[in-house]
Amino acid sequence: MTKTAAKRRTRAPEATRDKLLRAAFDEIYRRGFQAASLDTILAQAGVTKGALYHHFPTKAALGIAVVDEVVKGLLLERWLGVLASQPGDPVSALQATLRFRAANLTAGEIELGCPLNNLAQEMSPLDEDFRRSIEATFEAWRDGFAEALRRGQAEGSVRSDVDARQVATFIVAAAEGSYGLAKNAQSSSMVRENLEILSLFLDSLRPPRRSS
Amino acid sequence: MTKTAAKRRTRAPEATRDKLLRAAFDEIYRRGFQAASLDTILAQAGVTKGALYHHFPTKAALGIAVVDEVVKGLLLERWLGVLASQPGDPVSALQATLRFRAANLTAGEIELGCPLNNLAQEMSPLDEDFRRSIEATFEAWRDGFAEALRRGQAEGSVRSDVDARQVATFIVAAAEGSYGLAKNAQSSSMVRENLEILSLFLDSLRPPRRSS
DNA sequence: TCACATACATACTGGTTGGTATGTATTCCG
DNA sequence: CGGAATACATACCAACCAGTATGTATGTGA
Repeated sequence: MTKTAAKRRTRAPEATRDKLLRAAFDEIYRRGFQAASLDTILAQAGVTKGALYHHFPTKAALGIAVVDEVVKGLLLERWLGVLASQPGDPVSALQATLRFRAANLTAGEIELGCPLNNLAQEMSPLDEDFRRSIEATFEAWRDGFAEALRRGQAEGSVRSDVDARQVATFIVAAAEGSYGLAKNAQSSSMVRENLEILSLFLDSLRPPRRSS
Repeated sequence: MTKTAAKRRTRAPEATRDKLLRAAFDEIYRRGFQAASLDTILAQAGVTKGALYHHFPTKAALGIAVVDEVVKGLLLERWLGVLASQPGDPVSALQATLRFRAANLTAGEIELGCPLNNLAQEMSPLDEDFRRSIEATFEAWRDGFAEALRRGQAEGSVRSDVDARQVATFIVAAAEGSYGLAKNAQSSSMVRENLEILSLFLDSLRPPRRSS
């Protein structure tokens, strides 16, 4: 119109999209989805509104992409990564995961909690697409735990009278609840103590004495 | 100014305040605190903005009053009410509480989760006053559980090698996590199954065989 | 090389928000 | 009984919000 463009560098749509996703994740993690400001995201990403709406049709679509392409990978790596690389019985592997999580708490985790749980609590009653996307991530998480437990049941290291999927769900719920409580209490020791008690619960999943 | 007042009924400041608190609780429960609209609250309460800002200096003050005067009582009644009226050993009393909660799930609890946890996850990193108010409620809840467990330790019905307060915190965390997961999954059976597993964990708090 | 789609950039808009300024009816107290 | 504090009611506002209209520079295939 009146003022002509000043800056135009390279044309890298994939990089622009990534910058948007990362900036959106940061802002949403800090303020929640609804309170997240697109202008703040744009400023941090260093792109303009035109770029945003070229890559994403709505703010909700951006948020869902953050869940699918940022949060999901982050969570599954954190909670299933150690599990996969750990040999031996799954109960010990799960306990190792809990220990690793407790030993590697970041400041952000204590202050801001779990990004997936934050979005779940805020958005699941408000937006069905959001809810489904979050649910898919939770299911992948629970599936990872459940599969490990079933493997243990097959090899006899996990008692067979428990429902692997239900127990997996409980572990995820206890972990999320622990991070949530600790976030409000601003206490990293609260996470550690809770994960330790959860680890004690995992011991009860081992077969009682001798089998058959 | 131009138009003079039309309606003015009785003057009941306490009732007006209560209507505001109730309407605010509903709106905040549904949309979260930040997304809660004062105009919506006003409309549902049937009062005007002048009344609101006469009773509360800011929106945040209204929200904190909702925590202190509505949510806190609701939660403590739900989770400590049965506990207090239940005689016998505290582990059984806690299990009875879990059963009662599982048997009396409301539609709102599944769709919207726990109002305290919602506010905790949304507001604790954003507003220190909010966080402190929520934390006081959580502490009262944990205190109720911890006191019951200590009583059990004193009378020998709860093993003495566990930290009552830490276990109480874990129970609250597991319960909140369960409600949170079930809210996203929109599944009441998920709450029930999780509370049942939590009940199994409570069994492990009983002393092993015979004591001293 | 040139039309055309892609990948942005800029400026603007209508709607909503929490909060305020101001006016007035009611109640209470001296 | 009268003034002052209380308890509202109404109108208004600046800030911010997601989204859009429009323009333009860049890459690409024919």
